[in-house]
Amino acid sequence: MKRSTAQETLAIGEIAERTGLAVSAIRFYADNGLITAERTESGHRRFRRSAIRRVSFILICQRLGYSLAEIAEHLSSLPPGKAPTEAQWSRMGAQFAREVNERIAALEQLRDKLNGCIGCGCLSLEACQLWNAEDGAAAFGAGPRYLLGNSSDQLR
Amino acid sequence: MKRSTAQETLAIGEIAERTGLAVSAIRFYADNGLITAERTESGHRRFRRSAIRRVSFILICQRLGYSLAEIAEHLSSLPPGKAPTEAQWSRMGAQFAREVNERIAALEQLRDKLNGCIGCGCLSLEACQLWNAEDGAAAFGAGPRYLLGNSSDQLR
DNA sequence: TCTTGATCTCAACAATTGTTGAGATAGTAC
DNA sequence: GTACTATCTCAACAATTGTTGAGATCAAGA
Repeated sequence: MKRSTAQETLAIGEIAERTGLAVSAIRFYADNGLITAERTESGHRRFRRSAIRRVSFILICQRLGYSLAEIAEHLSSLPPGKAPTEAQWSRMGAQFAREVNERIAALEQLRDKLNGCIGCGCLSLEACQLWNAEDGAAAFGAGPRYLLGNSSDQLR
Repeated sequence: MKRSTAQETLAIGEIAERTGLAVSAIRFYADNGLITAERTESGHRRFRRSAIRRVSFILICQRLGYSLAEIAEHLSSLPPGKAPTEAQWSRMGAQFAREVNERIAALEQLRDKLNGCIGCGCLSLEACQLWNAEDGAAAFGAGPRYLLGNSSDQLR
């Protein structure tokens, strides 16, 4: 099998090899619009090199807990079939960095509450802010979830 | 419907109300051993108050991206039907805090790479450490994933 | 006692994120 | 030209995390 050299489009197997994913996964992403492929006359998909970067982005986002729908939302700001410009990647990267910072902040808040609870030995006590939130605040309507923010994706 | 007062066991609907979850979710957790219930003679589940805390723990863990299987693993160190001792909660909380710290560290590492890439404008260049990892290191075999660690759960 | 809401079991369905297999076609190497 | 690998489509399956519905039973208040 001929291996592509620079500048050419890539077959699905090459994308799979370069990203470490299975061919079926690449096909799945392409079918769902996360990456774009042209077709040869015979129907084989041909990917631009930029697809590799998009797949990389998908993998990183997944690792951070984003669903494919959310990732698609992020990727929608990039031109589908063409390599994005540096400015486009940069804008998206900056937006992404902000969200990562928010996640870090949420985790730090949780960690601090945890440390506080462990430090004071209150984990089994009625007054514990973290674990017994619902015992004293059932009227709030929702367990300890408000401690973690009430964003719409809190339960996926 | 009689409302439970302190010291009594709770019906499934009360657990649902206290945790903000649907009854079906509580039943699902109970059926899968994440929480324990005794049964009345007629077959109705009765939960101890400690089940509320377990559910709270489940919700927090889910929010952090843990699967129910992983959460069950964590919870398995607690006595299933009885209220855990303070020491038991504390041990588990400490372990949990360590893992939260690891997640924070991973996110910070990612954020720093992102900031570096954005700052230097390399997001679209061949040399970019984060986005083009696979372009220069295809031999490594797995896209950009190694930048985030190679733990076994990297793709869930 | 009667009625109404809560609970029970069991099965089917749903969204997400893919994988696997069958059967057919394409493309490359020899 | 032949063989072997890659790719194609389409359908079925799988794990996870529940929800929904049917039909039956239970429990609590009036």
